[in-house]
Amino acid sequence: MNKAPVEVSIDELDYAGPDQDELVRIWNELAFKSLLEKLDYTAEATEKEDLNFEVLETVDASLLEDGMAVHLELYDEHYHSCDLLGVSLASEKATYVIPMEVVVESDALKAWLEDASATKYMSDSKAATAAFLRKGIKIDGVDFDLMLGAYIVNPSLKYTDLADIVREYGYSDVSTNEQVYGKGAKKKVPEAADLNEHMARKARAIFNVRPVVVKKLEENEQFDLYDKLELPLAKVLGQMESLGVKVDRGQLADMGVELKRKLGMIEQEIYSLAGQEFNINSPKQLGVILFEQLGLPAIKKTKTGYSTAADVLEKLEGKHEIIHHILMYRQLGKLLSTYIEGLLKEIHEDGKVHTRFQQALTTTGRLSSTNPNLQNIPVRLEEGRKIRKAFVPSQPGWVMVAADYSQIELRVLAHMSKDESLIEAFQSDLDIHTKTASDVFNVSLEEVTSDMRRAAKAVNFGIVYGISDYGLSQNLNITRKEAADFIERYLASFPGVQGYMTSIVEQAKKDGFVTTLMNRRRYLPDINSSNFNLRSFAERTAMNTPIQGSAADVIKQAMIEMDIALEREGLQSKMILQVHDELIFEAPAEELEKLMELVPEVMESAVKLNVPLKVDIASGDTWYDTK
DNA sequence: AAACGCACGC
DNA sequence: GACGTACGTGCGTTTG
Repeated sequence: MNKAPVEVSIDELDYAGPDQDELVRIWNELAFKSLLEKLDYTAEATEKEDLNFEVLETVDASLLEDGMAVHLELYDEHYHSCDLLGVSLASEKATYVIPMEVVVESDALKAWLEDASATKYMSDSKAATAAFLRKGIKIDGVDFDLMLGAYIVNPSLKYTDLADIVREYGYSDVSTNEQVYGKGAKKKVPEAADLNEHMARKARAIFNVRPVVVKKLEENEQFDLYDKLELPLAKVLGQMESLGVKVDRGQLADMGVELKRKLGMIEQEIYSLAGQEFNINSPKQLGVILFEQLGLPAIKKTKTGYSTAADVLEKLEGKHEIIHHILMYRQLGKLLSTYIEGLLKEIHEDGKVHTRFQQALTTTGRLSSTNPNLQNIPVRLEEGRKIRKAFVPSQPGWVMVAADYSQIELRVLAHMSKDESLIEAFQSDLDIHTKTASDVFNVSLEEVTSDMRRAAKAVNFGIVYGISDYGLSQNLNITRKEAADFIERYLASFPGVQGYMTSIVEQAKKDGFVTTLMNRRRYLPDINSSNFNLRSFAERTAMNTPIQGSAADVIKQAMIEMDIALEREGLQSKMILQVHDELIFEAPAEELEKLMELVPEVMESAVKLNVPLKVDIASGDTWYDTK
């Protein structure tokens, strides 16, 4: 639900009634009531405007026009594996439903879908593209994507359902998937008449709402971001997902056996040290053992009991031998459950994993990755890093290539803040954390100690991710006061950054939103809140989102250009993954030399900043070896 | 089924 | 001083 857009600042009115937060609360209550009424209203289903549509048993090419809404109905969100239920079409004058068995038999429809010059309006075109591909249909000519458009207009709204998207634009003549299919164990495909109407209403909704979204994008000067970045990216991502990543099942299985053996031994050791058996995976039981039976000091609490999180346990490491074993058990258990067993479950019949990149989800503009998540494969600790040995090229004689942007967020910050010292540092290609330490601690580069560099790195981390002094104090295990002092010294050393931070917050307070390099927006409804926590959070978000979001803009641009460059150079090499600041490829060995030159060139020139972009690249037989 | 605690990435 | 911790996904446990 939207936060109340209280436009008038009550502070300025010397008003004795409820304060701004109270008004927000009242407004939200009213909005919630009206939402409940709306839900009741739609639950009656009969209240929707009648929609006439035709169910086609054959597809006559003459029905297929340019600028039609096209919708592929999928049974669930796992479009690399779920059932395809049918296609619906909508134009100014007509609405059609084409049952799936007709779709797969129709050459006319296939030809039209594959015709790049036949423009189509869709929603979540990436899902449709990938799913159609499973039926041998290479859809082209996607000219509009409702979901992406709506996401660019407001990335903070979480909608997984078309009905929720169009409702945001005042259109309520389409049911949610949950209303049509049910949920959980009761989920099922309804009878044909209901399914057909649902599909028909979706195509109609896309067609009718499109102009409203386009107008909003144009008003906000975001049409290019949508049309030249997100829409072409959807096609590139769809190709990457469909191609997938080859996984060495045997390698994972072997690691699993070894992990289980180690876990069994650690488990016995823990029971022995505890003097009893218990479920180590239960924080509740573990808490009782550690803080009641063994009498260790409980440093931190959660809302339900003792905290047994790693940062707490690490502080207890000297106090009892059991702690070390629990930390080890946690680390290896994570590897086994998530990265061995979890990953094995995701391998398709082709021996590959086909992640889905969520392109309309994060508030900053980053992608996310699910089923499996390939953006959080371990790398930091060696034991975990070995998981990457299981990610291999899909063909013999091919290799893996990984290219990552060096300090892209801080380079973006240098550009946006125009901070002279930061710009100079990147132009000289200095180690940025050492340079930061040198400025903050007022010593020469040579005099920077490893502790000084570590502290500076944490501060840079804080700047990039918008953490609070409290967050920094937790990171560095220092007091909040000391952390605040660090930040103050940082900002004094980089006055350009100081000025940027001040002005971006001012701007957010004035406009109610912040923007990135490519005009991606994030609204900050709490920026003027009288609640300290809400307001502080919004202020940090104001500082952080342009940095993280602009970095996302840059790599997205690079991906589009990389796709074009591979095609232009006639290479067989494929881009297969994106992990926020890095791109991963598989390549025939013969193309390696060419690729190692091409990739950094394309990535470094994707966007022109007032500091250079720098890319590190490496190749190897597995993902693990690209280091 | 949903909420929680925890842990992995950038 | 506030009281919590950038952005995500997924696992196992507990709770309802």
